[in-house]
Amino acid sequence: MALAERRKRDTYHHGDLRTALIHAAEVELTESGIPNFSLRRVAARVGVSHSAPSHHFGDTQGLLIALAVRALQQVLASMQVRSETETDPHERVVASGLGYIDFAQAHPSMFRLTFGSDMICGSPELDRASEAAFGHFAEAIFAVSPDEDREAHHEKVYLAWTVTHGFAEMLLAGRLDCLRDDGNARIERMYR
Amino acid sequence: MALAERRKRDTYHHGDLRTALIHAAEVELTESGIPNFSLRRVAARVGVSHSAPSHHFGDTQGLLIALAVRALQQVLASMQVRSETETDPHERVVASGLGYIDFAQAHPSMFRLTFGSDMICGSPELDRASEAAFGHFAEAIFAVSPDEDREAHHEKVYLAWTVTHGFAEMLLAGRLDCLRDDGNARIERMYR
DNA sequence: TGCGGAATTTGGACAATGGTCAGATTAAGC
DNA sequence: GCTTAATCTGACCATTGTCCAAATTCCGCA
Repeated sequence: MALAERRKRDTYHHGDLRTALIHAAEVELTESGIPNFSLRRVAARVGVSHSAPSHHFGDTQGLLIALAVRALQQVLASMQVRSETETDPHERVVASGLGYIDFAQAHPSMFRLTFGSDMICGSPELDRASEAAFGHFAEAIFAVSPDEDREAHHEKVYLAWTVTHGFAEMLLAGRLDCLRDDGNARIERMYR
Repeated sequence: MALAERRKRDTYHHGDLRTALIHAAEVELTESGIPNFSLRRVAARVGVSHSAPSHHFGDTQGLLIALAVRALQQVLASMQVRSETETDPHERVVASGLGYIDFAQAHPSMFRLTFGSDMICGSPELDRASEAAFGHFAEAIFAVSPDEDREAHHEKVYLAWTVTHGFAEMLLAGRLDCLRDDGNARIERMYR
């Protein structure tokens, strides 16, 4: 499959270079990590000249922002997949958090790119994707206690996200290795 | 003072290049951020050839690891300064957490370098600095409930650090701006 | 169908970066 | 004072990101 990606095209135009670049960039990111990320290698992966991406993304940061948007969509999807298997509102919140953590562990580089990189900021598209993920969390928590006032609800959402995110970060940093086996139980306890 | 750093030396040997480079790297990091960090600029800042650092740190990663060690020491110091002003054990834990967050907000680039960068791993010196910071947390929490068993204690420490770290990350990501003014009160509440 | 402008893609050029290496310069041990 | 080791320099190379003119193809419109 790497061969298929690298092969020379027979057409001058790629057809759907933008999405192809995003997919290749994800592979490149997970293989090389953020510090060694190379725009030229991404282009080469798709079998395209090194300056082709600029037309679609402007510069490297533009591509990385697009990647982060994709990551946020995947985080949201991961939360949804997990929470949909539960019926109890409280369990759905827990499941969403586990979905969040799932993604962080399955795609550490993407996760860090999205939440821990200086290169990613100030894009309306990114804000929208972030809002969507936040919204899922907010809805799940709202379902637990629908009669709460807006202020208390917001606080709860932020707290839940904070805890979940902190847990994910700690897992990635390898500082919770001793809890690895029963991690899920701990997370459930963290939600009270 | 920037001038003093940039000036040409009159001696061939610098004298204490290693620490000078670390200090310059900290400035460079906070000014340029992680993605634009340049080893050559660090060397230029100290008024030294671009290949001089290699002898002390091997490569760029070596310098960044040394920087992260310094950051961990500063985190520890920040926690100690805050906690020493309190006498009640529980308040000392809260104060330590606030010290942790203080550092994250005062030195975001250093904080992210230390806790969220792929470039930083696998250094015994780094592990030691990390243990020291963790140890401070552990002691503070131990003082709250000294008679707890080891297992429960460990879990509490991890949970506290996780929450604190997650909170710091969220603040840096700008996702808790709405809580900025009364953030301290929230943090205290997070600790129960 | 054929044409002209717009969108894509190419290839080359340029500056900046990190890493390596031989050699110059100085410090340190004896 | 001499020898050896440590420190620093300057040049070199490969790689990278960005810019630009030219080439190629697509698309709307006659």
